[in-house]
Amino acid sequence: MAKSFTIGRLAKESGCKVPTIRYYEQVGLMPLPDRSEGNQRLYERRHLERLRFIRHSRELGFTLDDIRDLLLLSEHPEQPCETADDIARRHLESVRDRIRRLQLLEGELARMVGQCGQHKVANCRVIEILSDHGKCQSGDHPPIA
Amino acid sequence: MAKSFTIGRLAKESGCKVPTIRYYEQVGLMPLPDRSEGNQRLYERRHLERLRFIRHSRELGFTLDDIRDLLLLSEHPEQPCETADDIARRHLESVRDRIRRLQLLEGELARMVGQCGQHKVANCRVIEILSDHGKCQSGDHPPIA
DNA sequence: CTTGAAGCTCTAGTCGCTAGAGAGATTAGC
DNA sequence: GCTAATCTCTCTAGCGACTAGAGCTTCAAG
Repeated sequence: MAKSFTIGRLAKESGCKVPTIRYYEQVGLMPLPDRSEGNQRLYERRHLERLRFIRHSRELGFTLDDIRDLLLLSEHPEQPCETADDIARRHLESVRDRIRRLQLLEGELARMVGQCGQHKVANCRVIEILSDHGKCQSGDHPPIA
Repeated sequence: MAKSFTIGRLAKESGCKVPTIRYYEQVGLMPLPDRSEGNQRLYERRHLERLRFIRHSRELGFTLDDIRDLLLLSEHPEQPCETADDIARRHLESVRDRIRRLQLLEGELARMVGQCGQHKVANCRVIEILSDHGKCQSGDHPPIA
């Protein structure tokens, strides 16, 4: 029997918090582990590897749904990997899109902040621009999400 | 008595959706409007202006809490505008921070996607890199939020 | 007068956790 | 062996900013 460890240990080794691990179990990303006599979760090496995969994917901004798919793929090494590539490519595109929209925002905010040399709200550029969309340089933004 | 209009009209003029307007009312961003005999909300010009302020601020990524403060300020034009400026400046900084972190992500994702020339999951770079943090170029990222 | 659109309230769901209550399990030191 | 501190357990509720839907009433046009 391989040596097993508690959820606290798994948390430390993986960099996830304990409640997060339980949450991943709840939503089906982590399998139900064995339990000790006292009903505590007992994990093994493979759990740690899976959890690291999840964590690294999250750091890269993948959604839990994407990660579910990627994990499934990683369990079937003989299948073609187009799907994995597609998921990554789609995600890359959405990241680029977010960057573009945030840069538009940045420009507009920088103009607002830069222009406010007044001292009363009455003629504060920040408030003024927020009040009147016409005074802002760019067209409509979609929500930043 | 100024002419008033329904929530549907307000939605159209402001670009907000009807349920969103009701939500803003619920959380105290929009004041309780008068009601018609049949209990329908009746809005006036000032509501439209306020809602446009909110919407424009949301497009610029301000939180509802920030917007609450900005609205309060805009109602007191004689006060100094440092607070408004601070809010905008803080927000600008957080936008810049998000851009920086997304750009790190972008680089890493682009490398992943670019390198996957194989056809089986078994040697797919995407899966490989996700499995093993050591294979990824950059250090730890904070969560992207 | 009828029909269909628009309005109303209320509840619940989204995403990815996080926080807290109140209980039981385990471990370290004495 | 006992006690105290630390983990761990389950369960529920909350975050932000909405969105969706059920089941009802009101309104405007023909």
